[in-house]
Amino acid sequence: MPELPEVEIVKQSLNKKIKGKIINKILVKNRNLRVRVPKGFEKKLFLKKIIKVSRFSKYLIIELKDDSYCLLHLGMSGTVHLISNKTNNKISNTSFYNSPYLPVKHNHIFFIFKKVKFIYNDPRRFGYVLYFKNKKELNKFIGRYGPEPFSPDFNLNYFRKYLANKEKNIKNFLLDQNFVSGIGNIYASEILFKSKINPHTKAKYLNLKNYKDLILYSKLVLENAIKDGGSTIRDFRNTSGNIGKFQKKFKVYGRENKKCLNSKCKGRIIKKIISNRSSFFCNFCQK
DNA sequence: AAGAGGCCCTGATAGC
DNA sequence: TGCTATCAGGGCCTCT
Repeated sequence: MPELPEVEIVKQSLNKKIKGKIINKILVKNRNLRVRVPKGFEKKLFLKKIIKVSRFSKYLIIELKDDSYCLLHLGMSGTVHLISNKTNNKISNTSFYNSPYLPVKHNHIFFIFKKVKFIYNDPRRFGYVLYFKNKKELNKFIGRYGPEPFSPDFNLNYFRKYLANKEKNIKNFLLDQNFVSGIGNIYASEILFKSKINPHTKAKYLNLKNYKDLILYSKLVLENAIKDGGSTIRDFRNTSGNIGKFQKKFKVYGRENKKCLNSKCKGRIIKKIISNRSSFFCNFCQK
């Protein structure tokens, strides 16, 4: 589900609700996530105060008062729900999907506070939680990944160094978290459309203008998605409504056979599987 | 080293 | 109605 903008939206809403709260109890209903939740996980978080919730790439970072950190990755299908302890698990005040109900199945982890609980739900279990005992450990983990598009390190020099001579296509690089962090399958297509670059283009054939456009539009597309509350493309257990609006502004993603939205272009959007992921692009505009 | 492909998992939907 | 196949917003691992 979530790429950087969606995780950012979750972070913002979550931060308002659980900042400063003390974790009274952790319930792990299913340890069998992408990464197995270790036995000692609950103990490590017990009675810890949450300083704030931050984010790196697609990771939520729950910062705890003793300088330890709990990371949450939502995988493809993860959602978070914040519900009052009084509401009998029926009403969800905060979730990315603005779902009025807590899902019935796949509620794997409960972070329980005095008045509310924060629940991690993930049907496919591609998501996971990690615990780091201090900032050094956290930074070591984060350091394995490439810069976010917003980072000053995501610049022309970096592109030259990383992409020159590379055979792999650019779509693949945008999805490669070691190259750039936070972009997923939707925004990769959108960024390439804005940059007028065909997703098949081998990285080594990109020119200076391509680099500049990719740097610019990676930032812009993600920023605009955040402004619109992220994107919601599939509904969640038939519940209605969502807080994401950016899907209404997709230029290519999910627009197979529809007209290219560039004003003078007569092309239609093509859907093609590239490296096992669907890609959407205009053959006329994106050369 | 770099790149291609398989695989982890459940659920929704399309087609028969 | 109920089967099967296909496809999903991610990313790691293995093999060549």
